[in-house]
Amino acid sequence: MATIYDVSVLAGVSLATVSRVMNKNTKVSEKTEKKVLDAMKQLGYRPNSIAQSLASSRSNSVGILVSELHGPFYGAMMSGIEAELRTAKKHVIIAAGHSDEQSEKEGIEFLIDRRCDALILHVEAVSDEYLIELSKGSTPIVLINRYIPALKDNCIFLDNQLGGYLATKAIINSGHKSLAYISGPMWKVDTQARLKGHKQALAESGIEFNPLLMFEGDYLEKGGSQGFRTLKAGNVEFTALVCANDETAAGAMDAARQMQLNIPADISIIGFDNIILANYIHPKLSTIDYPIGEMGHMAARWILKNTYKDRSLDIKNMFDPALILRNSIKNV
Amino acid sequence: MATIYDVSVLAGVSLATVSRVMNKNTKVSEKTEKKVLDAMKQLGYRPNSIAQSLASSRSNSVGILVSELHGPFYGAMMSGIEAELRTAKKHVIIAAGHSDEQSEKEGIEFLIDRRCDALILHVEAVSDEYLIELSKGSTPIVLINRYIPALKDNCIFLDNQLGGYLATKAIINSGHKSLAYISGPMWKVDTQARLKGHKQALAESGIEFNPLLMFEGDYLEKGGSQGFRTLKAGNVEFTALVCANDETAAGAMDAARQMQLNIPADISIIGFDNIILANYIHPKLSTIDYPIGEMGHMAARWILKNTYKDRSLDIKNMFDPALILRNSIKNV
DNA sequence: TTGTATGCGTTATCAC
DNA sequence: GTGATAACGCATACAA
Repeated sequence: MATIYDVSVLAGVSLATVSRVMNKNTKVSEKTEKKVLDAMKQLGYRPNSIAQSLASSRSNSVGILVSELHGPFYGAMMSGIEAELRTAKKHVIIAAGHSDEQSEKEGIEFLIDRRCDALILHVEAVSDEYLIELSKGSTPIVLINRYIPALKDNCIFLDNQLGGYLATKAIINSGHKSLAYISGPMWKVDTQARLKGHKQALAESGIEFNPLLMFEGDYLEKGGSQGFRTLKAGNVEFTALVCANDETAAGAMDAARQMQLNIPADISIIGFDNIILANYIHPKLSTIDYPIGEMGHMAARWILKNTYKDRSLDIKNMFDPALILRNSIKNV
Repeated sequence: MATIYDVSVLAGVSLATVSRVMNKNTKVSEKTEKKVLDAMKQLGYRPNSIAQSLASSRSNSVGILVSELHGPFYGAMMSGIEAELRTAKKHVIIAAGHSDEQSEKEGIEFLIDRRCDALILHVEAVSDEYLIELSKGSTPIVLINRYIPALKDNCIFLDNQLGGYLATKAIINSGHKSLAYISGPMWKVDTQARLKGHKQALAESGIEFNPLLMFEGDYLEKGGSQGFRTLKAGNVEFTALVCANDETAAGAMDAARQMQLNIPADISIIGFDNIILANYIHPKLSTIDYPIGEMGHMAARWILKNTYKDRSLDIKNMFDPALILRNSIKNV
């Protein structure tokens, strides 16, 4: 492979000059620039990004840590990040954290060792304190789907409470008065926020929150079906069910169907996240849109601005959820 | 950040010795090894992987090019690759090709410029010739979901024809005699192979292939629904529908439902790929399992063996599809 | 505007 | 076993 040296010889200039035409930061006369460019073309020269990194102490790579590489949610997020970064000639190194504290920490260390210029983290298991400590290091971090007051400028997050509010409000607006709720794991912050929004909407409409109509799920299909059966087995009637995410709703719908219940005739359901699945299942699931793709773009933009000094970019930290009405809610 | 030099000073040894204890390739006395290790710990030393790469001309990174970062299919594949590589301390650089020739080529160049030690490609738009030419370069490549005779050792692929055969055979075994077929885009190789398997199963059972019962879709939901309506509008009756992938099947199911048709009572359907979706929709979709996650593992193992010289690994190039029976086929 | 010289943090090839 | 020292391919401060 041709090096900058080969190019300089062929063009009859110095190493430094070649470097200059590549980086366009110092003035080079048109004539010599052309000579260099020609030599490059002739040799099929391609810069060695590794050497560039070592010399400039910039790896031009940003590390991404997600819980899982599969799953509809992370895919959309990574897609947004990659698209944004790729046009800026930066690249993406990806690791999975598996929602496990040890694994998340290892992933972060792994990325830092790789000398990423910045990190985009979608972590759930590590503590706020750990992240605050981490942010004091030399590698900038931006947090997706997490809000830590002390790090608020580094957070790109959704107003989960508003989302929970909107979902429940949509059900109430359709005339329902007795609503059940299946949450995610209560240790997760977004679970709590969504539930809070649910209660807020309830309170606003003068409906009392009934603990017997609430079930703690796992954000997975299983929690949804299990929750639905448990709630049904209780002696409290309900005509609608608010689920903390779409997978939970899918599980609940499955369980309802097994009990010969029709959706939405017998029971109305709403989800949260608006993953592709929501549009595929039958009936199509009403839900709350979580603009995770856009948020991925924004996280990348944050880095372009703060780490790569592209001052022209504007950053938005908090995103708003939006109600998506489809066919899983019945007006009563 | 502490460097190897700092460590050597603190440990009272030379640079070279420190490098030796890191790489474990030359004998170092236990005593000095301990001194070095202690110094490392004390300084919190972390090797600079960029410098290592430059000096060793090994980036310890493998590039992955997929069509899209989102989508159930690629997620499972990347997940398999990352898991395998991570344990070997290699990392993954990801780019998206968007099934577009120009974009795929750019992505490949991008990854090569990044000095990846090897590439895992899931490409659809570039030609066989391009890939054959590429394989002559200094960066090894392995192809997923593609079979090119001249490059057969570098291919990790599914026996798509067998899959098509199994799907159709399952339908026939349930007693159906008039089957319709919605394919993917005919320019794709796997589309052709799956269709070939379909025809093979038909022939084997003495059922004539009827071009009027075939529709060329797009591997997406839209092609499925559109295809179903078109087929229904024709004057040829059919009791079962074989779809070239699950998304197509989902689209067809949706269209069927809109025509008040019950599945599987009125029409039996089978898909292909076994993406998560297949298990979520109602009725649960019978399909052909595509072990893409395992294939990702295998692609990574190919690289571990051939590029990183881990001779202990065994490579399997062709994977077999498997029939997954759920609730979308009726026995007649 | 262009050239020279040094450094980036390792690995690897020599010697000792 | 261990220590100098030359690459690796480029960026950049300093001169010219």
